[in-house]
Amino acid sequence: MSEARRLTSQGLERKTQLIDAAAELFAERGYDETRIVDIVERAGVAKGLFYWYFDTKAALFRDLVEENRLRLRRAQGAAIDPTAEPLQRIHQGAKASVAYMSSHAHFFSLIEVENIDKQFTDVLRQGTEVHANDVCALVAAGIAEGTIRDEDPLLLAYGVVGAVGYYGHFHRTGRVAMEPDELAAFVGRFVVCSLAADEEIARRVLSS
Amino acid sequence: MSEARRLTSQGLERKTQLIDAAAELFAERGYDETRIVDIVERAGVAKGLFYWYFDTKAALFRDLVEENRLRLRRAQGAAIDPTAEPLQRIHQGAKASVAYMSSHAHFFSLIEVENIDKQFTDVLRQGTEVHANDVCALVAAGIAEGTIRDEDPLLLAYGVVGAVGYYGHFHRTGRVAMEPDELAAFVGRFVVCSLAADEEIARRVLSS
Amino acid sequence: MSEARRLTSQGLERKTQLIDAAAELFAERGYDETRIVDIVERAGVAKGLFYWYFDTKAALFRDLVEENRLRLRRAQGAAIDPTAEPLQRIHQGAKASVAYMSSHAHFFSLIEVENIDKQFTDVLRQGTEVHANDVCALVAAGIAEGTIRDEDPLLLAYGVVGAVGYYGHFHRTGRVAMEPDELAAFVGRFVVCSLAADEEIARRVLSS
Amino acid sequence: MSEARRLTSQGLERKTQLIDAAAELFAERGYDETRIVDIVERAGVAKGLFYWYFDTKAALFRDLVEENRLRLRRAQGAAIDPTAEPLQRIHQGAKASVAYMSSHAHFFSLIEVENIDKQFTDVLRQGTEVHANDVCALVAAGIAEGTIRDEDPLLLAYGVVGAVGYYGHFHRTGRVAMEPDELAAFVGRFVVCSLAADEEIARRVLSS
DNA sequence: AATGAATGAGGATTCATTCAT
DNA sequence: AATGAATGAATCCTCATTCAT
Repeated sequence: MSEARRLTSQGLERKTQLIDAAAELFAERGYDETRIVDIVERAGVAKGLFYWYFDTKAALFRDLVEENRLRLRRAQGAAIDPTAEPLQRIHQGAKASVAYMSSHAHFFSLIEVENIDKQFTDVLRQGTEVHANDVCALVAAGIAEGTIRDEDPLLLAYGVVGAVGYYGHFHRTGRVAMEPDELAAFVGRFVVCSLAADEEIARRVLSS
Repeated sequence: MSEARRLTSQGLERKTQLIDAAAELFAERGYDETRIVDIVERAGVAKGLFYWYFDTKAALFRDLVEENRLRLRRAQGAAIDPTAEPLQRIHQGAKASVAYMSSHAHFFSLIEVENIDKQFTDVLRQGTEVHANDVCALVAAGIAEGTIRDEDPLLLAYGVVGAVGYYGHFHRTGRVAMEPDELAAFVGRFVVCSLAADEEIARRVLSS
Repeated sequence: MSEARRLTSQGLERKTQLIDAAAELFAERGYDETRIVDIVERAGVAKGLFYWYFDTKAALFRDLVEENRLRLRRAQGAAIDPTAEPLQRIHQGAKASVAYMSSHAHFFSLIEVENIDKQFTDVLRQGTEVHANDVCALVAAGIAEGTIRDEDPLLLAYGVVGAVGYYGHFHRTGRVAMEPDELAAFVGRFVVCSLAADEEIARRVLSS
Repeated sequence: MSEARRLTSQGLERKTQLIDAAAELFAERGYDETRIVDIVERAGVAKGLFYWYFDTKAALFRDLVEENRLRLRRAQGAAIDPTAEPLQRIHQGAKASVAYMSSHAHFFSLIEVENIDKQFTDVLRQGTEVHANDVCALVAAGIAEGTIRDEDPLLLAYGVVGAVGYYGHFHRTGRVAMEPDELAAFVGRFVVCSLAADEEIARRVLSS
């Protein structure tokens, strides 16, 4: 499927089937440990069909990553109140991120690892960058109005992105056993405390 | 080399040569992308010799991991003042960790990825666990004496471990361009702020 | 299309489209390197359609070969003056062959390779055989009347067929850069010189 | 075997074994129809070993071609009397070539086809070019001294190369059933007749 | 200790051909 | 007639590991 192929509705369904099967398997055993045969077997189709829909295994993986990135960002956007103050919005975004990641654990357990394979460094980092930049803008605004500690905004932004990421990871790997909502709330608090310029502000944001 | 082998001094040198070559390559291209041939080639010896010194590629990797874990922990221990208060000690440990990781970047770029391969989950997680438990004890003590926010101590400990790890990662991957010391100081502040029960305490710890 | 199919005029057009596309591609990249997909793509139709018009890729190739053989032979026949003496007719035939091959280079670049594939040895050789036999009869006649050197007639005939083929090849592959007509004339001379019983005869035939 | 590998005598033997097996198979069924498995099977070694000695199947083929080219040229050189006149030397070379090709039929049946595969066009043509240039120089000399017909020397040279090649081909494919020596003599005569400036010269060269 | 050689179980990908609609 | 989808056999190549010297 080098060039964009026109797919019939049946074809689209099949493609989705394959993507889903692959996503599951990647999550279960990792990218390298998943063979094309495994994917098509799970999807219940012949090996050759894989190549009707995808150029290579790597291409499918990239598809998968980009698709999910988009969804995460949408989820974040939807959770943020554009009229709220910066720290508040970061808080909302962090909670939404954790929640989303928890409910798509199978995917993020795969993605979280930026270094999974050198050949994917680009796609994988890109997602982190976008997220960090989004947060960075808010951090800068917060610093400007005095609600966020006066440090390098990008540096703080990475702290947020990192916290969301690693708490997600510890949760997925069963080392932090709690409900997604509870975890999301905790991470929200964690993030706010690490950024807030003073107790007052932190308390205000967290109690709103 | 199934059983522990007594090595002559020359033999030990050879072994070290191989370990070093492997460490470099693993860091450069990752575990999977590093072939045994690459390792022996870089070490300048014949392929067969690898198996005189190591059982398998995986065994070498485990060796490498454990060895470095130990060193990191030693560096942390050395940096911590046993008479200081808990939050202070966490602060010292975090700074030392970041500093150590920065100066051993090539190794940690490999290690940071807990999911690099299912077969290594155990060794890789173990290091995190040890670190988290160390921190957890301090957090619990801090909570008990009121200097650390009253949350699940293990959860907070993971926050510290995560921050140290992620900032190390962002630094290694060139997205946070600053001197190791500077970064270490920043992460120290980040960690303290996210844990401190109130501003007062944070300020005190950071100014000491 | 196992059995001969009655084709509507539109169908015939489609079929021709496919044949043409195939001929081009075979010439450009060779038989093996041409995929069915390439053919239908160039013809602008769907893959499945190929098999409505042809049984297999090999069948199309055979069709193509036989069709063009026939045309070459017709061209040769048309160029030969039946009343002329044998060597003269060989001369005319050789010139016509070279000229025809030059103007159908794309096709002959494919055909010339008798060993292109074991499965086609039969069709491919057959053309050579027919040509060789045609020439052989003339050579025999020439020998009988003393205008052609007294050697095994078939052997000499192969010399003619070979020369025509090889010069065509060198011309197609750009190593003999000259106009088709000029080349044809040269090959005509070459052939006559290699067959003629003596200078006298050669001069006579070539000056006629 | 990307870089030149140091081979033990045993290794060299193995490599030769593989080359020989490949040469046989290529000749029997052609390049494409010969699988790596077939080669190693015939050599009686494991599949992986092939790649210890060769980078790819194509690389082995190129090796094979170049090696044999060299040998053919050596055989030609050895047969030519450097003090003889040009046409005489062409005559000697042509006979030697046909003889050599006959006794290495298995190889030349493979090689003769310049277009066997687009990827080999370069190596394959190169051999023809070298041969053609060798002959061309002699033809030019012959023209200069008036013993060879006054035509484009390169064009005539291709005629010689072509004749040697296609008579070899017809012989290999069983369409010209005669002893190699006999064939060589015939082709020698054919070539001389097609080049000689006049009967006199042809007769002189052929009777010497 | 050290080397070059040998093994063989994979795994990705290609492509002619067939099928359902 | 025409299309997109589906099949699966076939083949190259990789690489950890083992072996004989």
